[in-house]
Amino acid sequence: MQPEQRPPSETGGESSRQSGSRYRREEIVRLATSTGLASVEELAGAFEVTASTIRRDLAQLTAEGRLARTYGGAMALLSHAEPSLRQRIGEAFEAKRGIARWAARQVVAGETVLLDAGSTVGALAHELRWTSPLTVATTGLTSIQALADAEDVHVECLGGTLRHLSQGFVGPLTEAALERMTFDRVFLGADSVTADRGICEAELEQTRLKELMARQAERVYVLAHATKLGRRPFHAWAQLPDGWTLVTDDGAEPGAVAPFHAAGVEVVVVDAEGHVAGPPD
Amino acid sequence: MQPEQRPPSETGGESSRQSGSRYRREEIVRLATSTGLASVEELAGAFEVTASTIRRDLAQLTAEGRLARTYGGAMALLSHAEPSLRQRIGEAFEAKRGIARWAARQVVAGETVLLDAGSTVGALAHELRWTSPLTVATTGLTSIQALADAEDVHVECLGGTLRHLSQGFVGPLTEAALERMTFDRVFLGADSVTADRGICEAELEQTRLKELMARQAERVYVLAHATKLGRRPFHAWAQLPDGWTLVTDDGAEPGAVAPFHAAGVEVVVVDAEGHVAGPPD
DNA sequence: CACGTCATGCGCGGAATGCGCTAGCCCCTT
DNA sequence: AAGGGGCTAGCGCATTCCGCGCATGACGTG
Repeated sequence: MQPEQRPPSETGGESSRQSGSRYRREEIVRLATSTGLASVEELAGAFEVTASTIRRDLAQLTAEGRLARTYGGAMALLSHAEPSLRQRIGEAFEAKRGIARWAARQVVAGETVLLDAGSTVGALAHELRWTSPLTVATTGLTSIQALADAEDVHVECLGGTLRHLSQGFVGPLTEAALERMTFDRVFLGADSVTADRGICEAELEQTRLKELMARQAERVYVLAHATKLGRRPFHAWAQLPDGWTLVTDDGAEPGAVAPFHAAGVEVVVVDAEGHVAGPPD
Repeated sequence: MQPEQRPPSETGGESSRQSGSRYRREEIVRLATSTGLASVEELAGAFEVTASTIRRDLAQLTAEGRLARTYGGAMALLSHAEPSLRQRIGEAFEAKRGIARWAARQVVAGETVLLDAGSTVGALAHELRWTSPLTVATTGLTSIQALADAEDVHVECLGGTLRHLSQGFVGPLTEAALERMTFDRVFLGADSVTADRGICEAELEQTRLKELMARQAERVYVLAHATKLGRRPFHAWAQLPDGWTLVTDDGAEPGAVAPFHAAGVEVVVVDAEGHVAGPPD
């Protein structure tokens, strides 16, 4: 069934496939950081795989923020990459920035806002650098880094146990700090969000925290780019109070947005510039 | 092209076309270094020129070694220096690393340690990446960043109000969190330290916090490189409990170290490698 | 006034990329 | 033990990006 003109390149059967790819990606990072620059062709030859495979590796490593993509290959981002840089390299950057820009415009100078962890909310923090006076409380390391040198913004870190994966804080310390504060607005991120059940996360600890965050604020926004809508990847859910607002990007299918409208959720669809793009409501 | 010493004259009125392109290239470098990454499309839109022109600019800037080319744009090749913080990391770097290495060797796997804010303690956090299992609680953003991707280290952030200057957390939230925990060791930084009065800082809020930190730990270390010893730049002081240890570098004058010996403080002088260098005690 | 220089815009060919599809292997379930 | 799900690798195609050459317009100079 397959064309047999397949090049007879003596690829041989690699004994273990999964660990092979994992090892290869580590090696790619190592090579790139030591030589500074590595080409796709070079890497394909060195590991005896096709260029497509290398490109997939580079795409993933780039999304993880461990490499920077160049035209014919990849380069190491020097030592400790700037948070803003890693952020921009990450996936769906345009959509996230658009969402962040719209969200930033909702914040009125003088307010106190609460920011969740996550890259989209981190982008919002970056936009809020120019809003002052402003008090920002957050459970996300990304947001703190974005505002670390914004002299005019008052930053409160809620503390807690650092989740390395999401770069956010959770746990009793976070909840105890939250219970002592209320906010004008809260901006929540999500691994996934549905109209009926709300926010879906990997751990119950995260969903409990998000529910608490939502309770402490007057207005609740969920920032989720298009691919986050309607999926059910995990089994921990955070129910949201009535009257919350979903902010997503114009890559969202109408069919993905409709259930939220039907459920009475205010939905805002924005383009990459942060302007409302969808049907007015 | 040959570089000429054309005065900046950035009066804004670029009536001449050459200075216009020159100005645009400078702006591209500035944008790229401040935001980390800039896309061709973005730049073309921002300057209202076509993508071709931007590509020509990027090609030249790349050839000059001022930018690095990426797939859809360009990135800064050196991480942009945060004026205040980078500088503090930069100065006396060797000494601080030596102090940090010695301090890291005092920590036993399985312990719970408390890290203060400050660049020296931040260097310690970096060294502790390889010590596990380990629980690290900290009031310093630098330490959190150093351990943000250290999967094997349990990180607790104490939270609080961010002081932009020192990149540390202070205030009621921090103190409330501290009161609920104790530690095997605490590593304190200092703007200055003297034998009689202890740690000197700019704000009473900081000294009160450091006193509290010292009370919560079995063993107290103060990490201060040579130029920090004996000065009295401010008027807020944190008194230290008996039995604390001063760790400094071999740039310290004997006369600067003597008062600490006389006051019964244990003094450790280390070289740039983190080995005890001074007179054995 | 004529000419050279420089920068910009536009179109083209070539290369690299991303995506969808298919096939093979591992592991878990039934 | 057989089957199915998940993951990975290879391949072809549409898209995007890049570099180059050419034409045009503006400025400075002789």
